Amino acid sequence: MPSRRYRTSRVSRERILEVATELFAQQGYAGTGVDQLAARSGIAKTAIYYHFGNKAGLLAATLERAAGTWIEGIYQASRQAGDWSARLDQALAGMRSLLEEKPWIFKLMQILALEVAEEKADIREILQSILRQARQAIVAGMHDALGFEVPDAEGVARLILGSLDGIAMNLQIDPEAISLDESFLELRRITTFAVATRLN
Amino acid sequence: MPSRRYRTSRVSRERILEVATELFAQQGYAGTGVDQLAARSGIAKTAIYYHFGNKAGLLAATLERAAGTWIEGIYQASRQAGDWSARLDQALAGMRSLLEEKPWIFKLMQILALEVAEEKADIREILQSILRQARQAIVAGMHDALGFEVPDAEGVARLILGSLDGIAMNLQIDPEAISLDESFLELRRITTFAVATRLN
DNA sequence: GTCTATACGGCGATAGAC
DNA sequence: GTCTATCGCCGTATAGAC
Repeated sequence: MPSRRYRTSRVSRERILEVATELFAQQGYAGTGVDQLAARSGIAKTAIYYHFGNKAGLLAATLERAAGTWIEGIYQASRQAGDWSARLDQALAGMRSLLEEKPWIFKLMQILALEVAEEKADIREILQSILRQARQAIVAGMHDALGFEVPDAEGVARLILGSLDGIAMNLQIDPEAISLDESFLELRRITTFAVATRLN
Repeated sequence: MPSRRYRTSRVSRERILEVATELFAQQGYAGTGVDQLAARSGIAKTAIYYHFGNKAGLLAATLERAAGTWIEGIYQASRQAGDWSARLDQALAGMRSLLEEKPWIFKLMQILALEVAEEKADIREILQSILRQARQAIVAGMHDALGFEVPDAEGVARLILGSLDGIAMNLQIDPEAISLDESFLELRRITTFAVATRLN
């Protein structure tokens, strides 16, 4: 039953999401006009609203698409060879390279959280879902790396993600004053400490 | 030489800042129009641009004013009675009540950082200045509470402020899933751990 | 169901007279 | 400093074509 009609729709959606990913990353959310997105993608502005409801909905869809790939990547990183210490290093390195290579993912998520999540419940749910998946990936990674269940592993995952938020924010305000080396070294110490605390 | 003109100007500035503080806190940044600010303060819209350059400049000035008072408050909290442990509790309690009672301060700072800091150097500098003062207050508080200098006390301060960012962000996305009790308990553990690490 | 054309109200910002 | 006018863009609604 996926008629030509349906295929066309999916293609248009994809096309818009591609362009949106590129332009949001380059120019930020506020700096990218819906008119511009329409012109670049060759799709009428109103069609964008038809597909995504509003500009924030488009941003949420963009992030949902982008998040899937990197969450999987971080999980895989923790399944490489080595003992738990090496795997922790690899997982953290994955997060760091994400922060360095695609800082816009964090930035756009934070903008979405701050600007629209409060009033639009559907968008808040998308954000919650992305973060839930990220936490689950971390929890699964910890389990794989250690070979047993850590009590309140969710709490550790929350701690890691919150720290990443803080690092991303500092990077935004004062990029020169921040050493990512030190920040991630500290994050590593804190993570092991948090795990140790939970194991008593 | 502070003529009547000058005094009037200062009064107008104050008046605008008062109204902006109230409305930004209530309705958020995007939700508050410059027209509305003008109407409420009884001052012409163009005068707002005359004083603050643009809307983001007004937000920055608002935050600068608000930040001064709470930074002082947190510093004072750490100088109360008790040993270092009690003082740490008090300082953290001060930050927590700030987060609970005036969440808009964090939110607006983060919005400013994410949306405009990148392109407007003057505003980025205001943000950096606020954060620098906050770090200094924490460093001074630590020194007062412990009675000696902690190596890389700045790093500990950065850690605390970054964690607050993370907590504020989580609160924004998933207020129900977050326990401030646990979050601040963890922040307390992490803080003492970070200090202990630096003392070897 | 998918998409286009058009038009509208609103807002941030600027220009110029006073 | 204010007032008026105006610009450009943005997000949105609607009507209708395919």
